Amino acid sequence: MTKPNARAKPSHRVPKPEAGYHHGELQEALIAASEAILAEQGAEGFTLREAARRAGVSPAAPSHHFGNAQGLLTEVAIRGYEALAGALRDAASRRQGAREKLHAQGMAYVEFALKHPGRFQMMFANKRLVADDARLAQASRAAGHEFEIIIAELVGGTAKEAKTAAAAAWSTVHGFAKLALEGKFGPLGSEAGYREIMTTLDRVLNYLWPASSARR
Amino acid sequence: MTKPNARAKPSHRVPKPEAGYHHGELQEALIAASEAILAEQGAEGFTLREAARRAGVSPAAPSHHFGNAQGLLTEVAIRGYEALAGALRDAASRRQGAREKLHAQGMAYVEFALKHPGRFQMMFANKRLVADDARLAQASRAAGHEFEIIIAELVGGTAKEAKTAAAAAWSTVHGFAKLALEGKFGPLGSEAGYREIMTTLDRVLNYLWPASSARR
DNA sequence: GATCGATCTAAACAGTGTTAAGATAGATAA
DNA sequence: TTATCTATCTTAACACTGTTTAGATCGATC
Repeated sequence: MTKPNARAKPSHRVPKPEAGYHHGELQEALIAASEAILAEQGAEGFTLREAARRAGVSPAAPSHHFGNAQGLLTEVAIRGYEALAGALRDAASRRQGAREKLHAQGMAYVEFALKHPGRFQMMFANKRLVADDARLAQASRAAGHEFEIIIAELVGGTAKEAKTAAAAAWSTVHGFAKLALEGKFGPLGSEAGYREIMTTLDRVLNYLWPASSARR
Repeated sequence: MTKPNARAKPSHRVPKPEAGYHHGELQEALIAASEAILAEQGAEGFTLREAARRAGVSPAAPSHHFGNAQGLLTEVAIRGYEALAGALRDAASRRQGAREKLHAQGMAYVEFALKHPGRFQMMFANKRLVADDARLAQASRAAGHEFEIIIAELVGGTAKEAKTAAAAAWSTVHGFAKLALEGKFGPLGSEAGYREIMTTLDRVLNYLWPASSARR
């Protein structure tokens, strides 16, 4: 306010009510803004400046809290992995029997990816994150662990076999999700398209992990 | 050369021998430059200006041939799909029996991804490509078709079952490749890491597509 | 040999992430 | 209270990016 010539634009310096100026809520505001951008524009649409804009601060402000854009996105990715782990745990808890639990987890994994494509893509965009961040690695492992718990129950064999089966399960649902997001299994926009893709996934999971009595 | 004050930097305006000035080889030079960048820096490291720089032209030159960066990358992706399809065909042709062929294709798919990570990631980065390009869609379908040929031979069932099995196979190897590239199956840098990952893949494929006599 | 169309350059524009230096405000201590 | 300190945020700049417009240049065609 020391400058005499006030700019015409009233956009800048608008301490949003919820953001609070100088009150330590900026981290949360930036994370929320980033998640909103990812939800609206996808992973490629994220920019640090836009996140700062939405939080009502200057482009340089985020650096004091997250170092750089990778730091902020790493925090977003960590929360994404936590949400994914929760969804997987939730899906398994609603079913009885290891095979049913695994099937439900697979569906939940792809459902998460399709409903939060921006966050999901960012979670696996290592080059945009602080790849060696300990908390990120931990969150990722925790999500993978949700698979391993059920797999161990299902396979019951050696540790090596369980590791192989877990890699197989994760690969399948991750690959399906990625290919679906790139439109390789049909259009995504409509609700009908979404349901058709989930039906295809259901068949894929039944094909690869048939009921114990079934054969192929 | 009309300007009197020549810049100190001799970098600009160097019509590379192979690029040829005004001789119609610029498309190829730009594609080659782009592939080199992808090989060196990965998909996130690509910039249109750097590709133009390597081809010895101004930043605006590519637009006359490819419209924009997406156009150039689309051309690169098409060639990538063609190379991938060739690798899959090649792998299958060296084996006898549908299961062996499918296994070899899976290995070849991941091998392609790990040896050309930049190209591979770009091939599946729809938002950086002209997503509705007919030739791109065709090239992608042709690569997927290599899987379907073997799957049809292996499954032998209805068309729907073959479609399901093909989606399953593609998802598995694609997911494995993506997760491996993000370091989820261990470090990638060394030759030892590469071999360990391929061994894991071998086990995964044997687990999901066991020899017809085996059970699990 | 002049015209013409394809090809490329120069220059500018609106963006981007990041950094350095300085202003500001809340907390702490006298 | 007043003064100092520290965290927080802004301003301004820098080197980039992709894209566009207008103009220069070259090879081929009439």
